Amino acid sequence: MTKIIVFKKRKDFLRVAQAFYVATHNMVLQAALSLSETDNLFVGYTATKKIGNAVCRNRSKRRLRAVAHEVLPVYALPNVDYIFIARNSTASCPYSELKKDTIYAIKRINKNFIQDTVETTTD
RNA sequence: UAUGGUGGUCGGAUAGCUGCGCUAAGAAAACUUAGUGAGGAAAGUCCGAGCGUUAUGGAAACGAGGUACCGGAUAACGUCCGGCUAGAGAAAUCUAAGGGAAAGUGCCACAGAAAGUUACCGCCAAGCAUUGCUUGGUAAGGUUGAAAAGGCGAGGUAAGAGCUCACCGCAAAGAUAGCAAUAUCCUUUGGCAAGGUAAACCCUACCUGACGCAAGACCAAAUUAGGAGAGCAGCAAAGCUGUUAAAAGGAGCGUUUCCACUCUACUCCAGAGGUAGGUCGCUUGAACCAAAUGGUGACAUUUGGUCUAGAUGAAUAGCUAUCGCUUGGAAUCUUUACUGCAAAGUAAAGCAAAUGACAAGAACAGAACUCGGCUUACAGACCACCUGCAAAA
RNA sequence: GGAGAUGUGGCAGAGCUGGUUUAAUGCACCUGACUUGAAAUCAGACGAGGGCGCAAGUCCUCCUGGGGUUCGAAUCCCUACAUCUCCG
Repeated sequence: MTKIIVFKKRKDFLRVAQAFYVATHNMVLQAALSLSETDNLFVGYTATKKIGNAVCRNRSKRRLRAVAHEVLPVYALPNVDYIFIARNSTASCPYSELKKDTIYAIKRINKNFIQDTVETTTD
């Protein structure tokens, strides 16, 4: 049984930011290969000061957390860490659109890891 | 009665699905069950306290900063309450950093004679001289400016002037009322003090040591090391060598001085140090609710009851449905006018009463050690009390 | 969370011991000269908004916003907003 664990250290966020990212209208997704060997999913959420005041930032993070909880068990690859970044419209857009964008972003970013693993095995 | 004013309350509700933090119980663990979980400003960080560190206490001076009508409330305050004065308003009511300018210094551009001991023009007198010049007197008149030596009338004078007088204004003293600021159809005196600026320096009175929970206390990986460490003398320094064992000294809140006191000073350790990380600090408190009593009131006292968030990449939610609220609104409906015998039709309005498909909207904003305030932001809804102008009845 | 600093034309940046006045200076922008043309150079002009005016011109407001002190505020005081820096 997989469990969602949230990143809390700045080091982890910097590591994932070095790898791939996909941007949509309502959110941005970053992902990188995981360092841990367990089955658990590692996830992080980021909302910068640019997008608004404290209420707006907290609300954005809560919505991203809700979307991730709904979407990740279905679409996420094992041994990949994901980081969700909030944009200006994350707190105000309709929930269905946010969910659609998230699914699109995950599918898109997963292609990188599939190709990556294929190349490494061929080498 | 519109409007207006003051004070206060609220800041959508219910259900379902999926989730989060903390506490308690159970469990080897995963986890399960139960309880509980954000505001009036949690905000800005503008003041005041608690609490902590600075080893400790006291005194004085200097420096720095703050407050400023009077009295009270309070742990304290720059807050609050009650009053005074001045201003705004028709009133309810609101606004005000509101001490001192005869302690001293500075500044007051341009203009103006003059911005603080000043005579340019004018007026008057005297002298010279011949229609001007010099000297003196004068603040009634003129010009400037934000600001120019109480106002007005009469007397008076060479011309004038509180020089004198009446009235008004002002200041001081007394009386009365009040704890006081202050007030007065009160009495007396002064002839009137020759501006403004203290959010310029300053004076007077009172207050404040500094830094802040990233304060601070404790545990303690990694790493480093067999040593750590003070003074004096010699050599240019590193370093080495020598010497000293108790005295002078050194340290102790912005500065200085004084008094007391403490620590250190050559001994100490088998570990030291205190980084990553963690624990505590952390929520029972000047707490909240209710009643009674005292007080005009802020508030105080007593009695009874309650336990009510503790996160740290930071929980307290995400979504859906229904209802409620606000705005717009097809249409119904109502009213009025016209046509018509009538049924009804057409047009306009929604001021009085009622329904409403559908659409849109729902503020400011998120505890971060804790309290008391202030300030600022805020869709909308409600309650209580007060005022009574214009207009209408 | 706490502590501090700064806001002036399009940009940078003086003025902050109050004294008329868009307000020094540099860059940019505009016009002219030089050049076949451009750059550089030289000379000149040059903030924005509003009112009046045919035009030339002239008047008012603006130094982050709002109040206050003062005869007078970019400057002094209060308050809000924005930007930036430091503290583990």
